Amino acid sequence: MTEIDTKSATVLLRAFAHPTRLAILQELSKGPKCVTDLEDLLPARQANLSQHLALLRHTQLVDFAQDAQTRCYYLARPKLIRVLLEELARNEAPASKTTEQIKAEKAKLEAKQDAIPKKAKPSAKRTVRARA
Amino acid sequence: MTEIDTKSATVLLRAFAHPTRLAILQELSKGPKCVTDLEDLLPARQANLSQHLALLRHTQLVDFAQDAQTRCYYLARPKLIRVLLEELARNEAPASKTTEQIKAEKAKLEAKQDAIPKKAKPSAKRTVRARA
DNA sequence: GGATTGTATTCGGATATGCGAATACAACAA
DNA sequence: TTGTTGTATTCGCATATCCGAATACAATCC
Repeated sequence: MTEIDTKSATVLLRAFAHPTRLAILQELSKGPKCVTDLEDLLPARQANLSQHLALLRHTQLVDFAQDAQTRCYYLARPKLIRVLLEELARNEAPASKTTEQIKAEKAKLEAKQDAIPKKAKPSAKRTVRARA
Repeated sequence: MTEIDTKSATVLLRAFAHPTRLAILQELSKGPKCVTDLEDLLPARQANLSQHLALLRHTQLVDFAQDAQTRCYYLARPKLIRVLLEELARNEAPASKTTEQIKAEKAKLEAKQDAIPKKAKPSAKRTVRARA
């Protein structure tokens, strides 16, 4: 479980996290399209689509190839995008665990880390906490 | 490639798309933790963590089990979350295609859909487009 | 009882995002 | 040259998100 750079991962995720952009990526996952193709397929205006495409370009999720007057957009990171889309499509059902299960898991984890000492806490400075 | 509901997928993705929340999910992927555990691990204050956890609960990405005074948070959709984190960790390099490649792909796709007629466009009403 | 601990919620202001309207611009057509 | 087509960009405002400060609240301790 390699640690990821949450800051830069967030930039990518924010790009995904919009209905129109997600729909664009979904369409592009079927094949390259130009802006006017997308205009026909999605409920959004040209200027708006160009804005979203600009964002997707800046995050390097898509790129385009110029074909005379038109720009054909395509997925620049097809695997990443397809895996995410598939996982979203799968839509795993939320599962709940009992308190007992969690206690057991926690105990097991703490046992594993016995050697490592906890870093000393600076004894909880809670801001003010005075009442009127 | 099942079509996803972009609207609801976006709700999930927005929950992921924040550095602190992503870090929380990463920590929880290692095992259940309570809020104070997270306070020690992440550069964020308790109130703020609780706010993010509330959001993650509402999107059903996490849930908690009450253990006396403390709440042990855990991943409610571990597979979804781990797949996303792994894919982000992999960090696929952006690839660019030549105009020729794209033309070929497009041609192949259009050939496949020959039978299906295009829906008639209402001949491009562009807003005003007058100049001073 | 009061104090402490673990956690959640509310409020308010700063900042960011989303989108339409307008416009820019380049290639091409007539 | 003027018009048209395909696309991008800028501006401004409406809305959403973020976070700290303050506070709420329940359980436990003394």
